[in-house]
Amino acid sequence: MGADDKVYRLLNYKNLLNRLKSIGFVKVFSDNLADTLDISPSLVRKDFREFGIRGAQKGGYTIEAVLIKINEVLGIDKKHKIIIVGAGRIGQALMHFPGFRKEGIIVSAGFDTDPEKIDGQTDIPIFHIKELTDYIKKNNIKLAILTVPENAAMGCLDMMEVGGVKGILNFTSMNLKSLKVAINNVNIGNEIENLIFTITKK
Amino acid sequence: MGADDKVYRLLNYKNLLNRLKSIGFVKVFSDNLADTLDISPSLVRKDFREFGIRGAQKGGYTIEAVLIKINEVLGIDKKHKIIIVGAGRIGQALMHFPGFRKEGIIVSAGFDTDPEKIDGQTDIPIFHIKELTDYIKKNNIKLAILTVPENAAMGCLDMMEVGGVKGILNFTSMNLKSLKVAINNVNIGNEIENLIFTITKK
DNA sequence: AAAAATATGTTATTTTAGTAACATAATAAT
DNA sequence: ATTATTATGTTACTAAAATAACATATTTTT
Ligand SMILES: NC(=O)c1ccc[n+]([C@@H]2O[C@H](COP(=O)([O-])OP(=O)(O)OC[C@H]3O[C@@H](n4cnc5c(N)ncnc54)[C@H](O)[C@@H]3O)[C@@H](O)[C@H]2O)c1
Ligand SMILES: NC(=O)c1ccc[n+]([C@@H]2O[C@H](COP(=O)([O-])OP(=O)(O)OC[C@H]3O[C@@H](n4cnc5c(N)ncnc54)[C@H](O)[C@@H]3O)[C@@H](O)[C@H]2O)c1
Repeated sequence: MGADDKVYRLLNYKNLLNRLKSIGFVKVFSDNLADTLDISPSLVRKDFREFGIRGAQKGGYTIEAVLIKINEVLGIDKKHKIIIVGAGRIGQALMHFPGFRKEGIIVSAGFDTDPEKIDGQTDIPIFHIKELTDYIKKNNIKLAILTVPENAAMGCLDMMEVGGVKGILNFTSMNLKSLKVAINNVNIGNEIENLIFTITKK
Repeated sequence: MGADDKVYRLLNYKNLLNRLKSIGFVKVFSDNLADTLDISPSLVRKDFREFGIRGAQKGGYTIEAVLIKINEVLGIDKKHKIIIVGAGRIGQALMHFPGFRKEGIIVSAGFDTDPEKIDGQTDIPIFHIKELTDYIKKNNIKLAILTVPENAAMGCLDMMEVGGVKGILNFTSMNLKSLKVAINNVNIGNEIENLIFTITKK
């Protein structure tokens, strides 16, 4: 998890700083961030230094400046199009999740095999899966969410690789691997089982 | 993430072994597991030893025996009831997710404020949120999935604490903390942003 | 203006996680 | 039967991540 851990930590900083900002805070100290995130203040400072975020020797860090820098480092200062492959229950839940838009993530289309689900007229159009590769190429799509049944996962991965997708958030329990595409697995069953372990063994 | 990492690794072993078993495999070597999970064989052996899983000096590990032991260690050899607080888009997607049942996770009820959603007659009943604490106590519920809007998250957490819930899988972007309850956050926005970082910076 | 206080920036230390190495035991080959 | 092979079990080592410590710069106080 090495380098990834640091990214998640930056995202935690970002989310917390956004919250503090919305309350009206302007500056923040490494101690504040460390306390709420359960890490040491020196780690906060080390992280910030690594990304060229500098504070004042006494006055702490300016929230706005840190946020700008973190967004720049994470690459989320720009808009990013994403497609959803499999417009079933979670697929559609994600499709209309308002939380994405305010982070600059734009769901541009969905794909499915079921003719009942296909509809090019809706705000977010749902196309037939056979148009997937073409759509990716034509619209220069780099990101996808995969929410098809497990047995369809590999086939969809192939099509996305051909189209030129670079990152996939995989919700199927199929543990996909690829040399061409970065795959991030979200396994909700695992999360619950991890919780079961915690409450029974700790 | 210390001890947690090991649990996720055990879950990876479990999922992979189940898959191998379904293909007809009976035995497996630490090298096989290591290769597909991108870890070293010695780590596999170390993990297994730590949990009292023993193999044969030459013949590797018996899949069935390892699975039984892992399930025992994880506490998922028993059935676990879980409730879903917030029967909206993701709440309902999760409610009817067939993947849970085969892992022994039983969704026993949902809760919501919207009168339109409340219905005690469906296979999985949806009750009004005011019945939450009572329901948890009467049915000895220890696990919950939280899928309410962000601004309702804290209030629901309080009720669940009072009821006696011990573990919560939190889908809201509110970063909840509690001394009484183990909380596992699933932040889908973060997962996508992590992916954006990966494809732009690596 | 000088002294005290305080939070950063940075280095040193500790802790933890993961890998490599190898001796041991079991199996297979001759 | 004896030898060679092979994969485990375990210890030693390496790498990396996080913390602790402290010197430095800035601000506040007197
Ligand atoms: N629902 C959940 O809460 C949940 C939770 C965790 C994981 N998952 C996983 O997410 C995936 C989807 O789950 P769901 O509950 O939304 O299922 P679903 O059946 O509601 O949706 C799957 C959709 O994929 C479509 N589809 C089937 N084959 C396809 C193909 N080859 N190409 C494109 N589309 C295709 C179907 O028509 C359907 O609309 C599954 O792999 C499931 O294991 C679901
Ligand atoms: N939809 C997604 O794909 C998605 C993805 C990531 C995170 N989330 C998060 O999950 C949560 C739910 O998202 P959603 O898309 O399902 O929203 P939604 O609006 O569809 O569902 C929320 C449900 O909670 C109910 N509710 C409101 N106040 C309540 C209360 N006090 N007690 C009980 N129920 C209450 C509403 O009636 C509604 O049915 C949000 O916090 C959202 O940020 C959603």
